[in-house]
Amino acid sequence: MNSLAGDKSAFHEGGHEHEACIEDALARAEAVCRERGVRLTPLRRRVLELVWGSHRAVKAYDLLAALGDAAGTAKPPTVYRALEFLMAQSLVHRIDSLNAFVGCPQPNRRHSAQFLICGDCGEVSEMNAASIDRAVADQAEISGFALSRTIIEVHGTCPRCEALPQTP
Amino acid sequence: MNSLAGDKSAFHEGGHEHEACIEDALARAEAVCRERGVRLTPLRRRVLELVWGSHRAVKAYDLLAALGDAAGTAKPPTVYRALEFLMAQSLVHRIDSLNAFVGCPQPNRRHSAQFLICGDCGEVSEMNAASIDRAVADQAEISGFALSRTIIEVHGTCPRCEALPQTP
DNA sequence: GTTTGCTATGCTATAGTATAGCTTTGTGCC
DNA sequence: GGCACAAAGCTATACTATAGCATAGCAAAC
Repeated sequence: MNSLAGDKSAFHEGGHEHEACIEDALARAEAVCRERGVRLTPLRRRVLELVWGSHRAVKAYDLLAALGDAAGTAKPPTVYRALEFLMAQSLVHRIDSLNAFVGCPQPNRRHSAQFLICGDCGEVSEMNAASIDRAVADQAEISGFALSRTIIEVHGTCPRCEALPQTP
Repeated sequence: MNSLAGDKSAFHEGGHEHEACIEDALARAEAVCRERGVRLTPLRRRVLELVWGSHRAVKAYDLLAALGDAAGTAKPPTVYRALEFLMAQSLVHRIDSLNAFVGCPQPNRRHSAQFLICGDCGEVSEMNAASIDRAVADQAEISGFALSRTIIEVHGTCPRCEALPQTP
């Protein structure tokens, strides 16, 4: 359904060099995998590359179709396993409210992040706001709740789309 | 898969009178629907009652099965439409990270909430922490992002389960 | 050099989640 | 009664995800 073609709208301005962006992401991935002694196999690398094809969240079955274009059609477990590996390495994040996946721009440290999701262009922007983490941690503590994983997904309109005249 | 039988663990202490809890929720629902001029039909009421069967998040297909027990087996659209209505009235919330639904304890005002989800007992507790809302709103504003809906789901262990010896 | 063990991938099948589109029923109003 | 609309039923199908088992490739142990 969703095309995997990159588009350059929103958050990332018109001048955004997306090819370089993908290459950077792949280079960072190679580096962290080498560092951690885990294998970024050709398949995993290819999936990561497809995820980074745009700054939007990508659906598993769209990845599957894109993989199929090249090799003989892949099956669901193939892409889910690759995604599982990439998530374990914090190279991609899952956006639960979209059932979709997005590349992580800073896989160096394992982190919990917050996502801004534009409903118009679909672009997803990752934040790492300590103030939000702190507010959540404080509230959890008040409730005596020991937190392990926090999901924060903010839907709305990105500045670029907001500035546009009207969805024409 | 999940049983819909109520259990009284965590967040709500042992003495929690769950029957009364359900009745209260239904009474509040009747009230807000009357107020808003929308119809809480028998089916919708029944689904809401089932959702309130426990303080855990309930899966759509478990609701479906539970409905089937009584009437001739219901079909998916039946329960999804009821849930859609109940969500529109803020009588239930969807927990995206679980693909499941939980009753809202205060449907009076339309609100964005935060959820504490215990991985041990499954109980879901709704918070309405202004401090978290504010932290998110501040960060969104910094990014120039116009927010419309914020999803906050915190996974961890509730105080009651945390106090237990060890999952035996 | 073969055996063993491990990791990754392939493959089939199936479970689980959700919606489209059309028909029928029910309710309130004229 | 007849109309208009909302709700529920029904069939089919789309979309998302995992279980379970088979195979391939590589590396260390023998």
